Amino acid sequence: MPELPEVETIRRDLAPLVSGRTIVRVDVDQATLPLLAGPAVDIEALRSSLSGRAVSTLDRRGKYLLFRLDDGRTLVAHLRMTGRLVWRCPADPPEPYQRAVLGFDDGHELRWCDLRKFGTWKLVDDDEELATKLGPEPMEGEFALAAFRRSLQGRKAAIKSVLLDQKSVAGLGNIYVDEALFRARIRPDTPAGELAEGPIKRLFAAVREVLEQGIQHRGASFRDYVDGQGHTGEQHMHVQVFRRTGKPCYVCTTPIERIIVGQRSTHYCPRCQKSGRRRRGGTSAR
DNA sequence: CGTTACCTGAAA
DNA sequence: TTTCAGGTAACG
Repeated sequence: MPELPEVETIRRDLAPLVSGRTIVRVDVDQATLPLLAGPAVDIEALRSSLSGRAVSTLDRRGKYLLFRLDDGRTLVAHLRMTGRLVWRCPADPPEPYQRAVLGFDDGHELRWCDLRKFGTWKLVDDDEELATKLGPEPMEGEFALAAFRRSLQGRKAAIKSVLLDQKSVAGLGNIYVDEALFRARIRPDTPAGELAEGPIKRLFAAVREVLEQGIQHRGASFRDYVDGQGHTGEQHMHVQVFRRTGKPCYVCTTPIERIIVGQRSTHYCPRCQKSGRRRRGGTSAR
């Protein structure tokens, strides 16, 4: 569920709360543990790794949250489709689908909730593995037009699929890819390698713009997403195309269409969004 | 590269 | 009853 703006909102909420605090309790639902931490990890191993550890900082890489521990290791957490992380007092009523709890030395607890149990925790010694499977951070200086252009070059796959690939850009998901392609006026099913320079430049800018807007609105709460305090975001009220099938385009009033691209539900305006291909071939004029 | 699986529920 | 869901990993 959460994409970069949602994960970043959670990170900003939780960072000041967990930084410098020590983990004093680790509870994980028995049935959830093997799915969460992998079949090889038992609760005692997890407890001995986390209990007594202080969290130095809370970072983010793509859609991953990184709890930096005082022993140099990192707890890498991914919320996948339905994960939530909320900061509570022990006396607060239990969250729906609460699967794990980290208790801190100030008496608060961080509650991990996950309806579908797709979320993951992994303890690592360094960020090497993440570095190999993730592309550039789109909100940082390392995200450069030249590298972005190169990542599209020669690829036959639909531009939407290439943007969803975390090796192209880290942190984009189904919502923000559809929104970025609308903003760049590009049809989602255009082969990535056929995009002309103009559309590539527009898309490069649009990726940052839609993510920035998502962060400003504290994430999109279409279904399960809530921030670190359990509150919904606002971005779902500001989307241009995502899940607006049949509703009028805000630019041209043409009904938004829904198609399947790379097995994913895809929303676009058939009038505003063109193929954006290089030179001839029924494109920019259409 | 596309397809399938992981899990649970809400909506059509 | 069937389909769909904001993600990824493991397949062929």
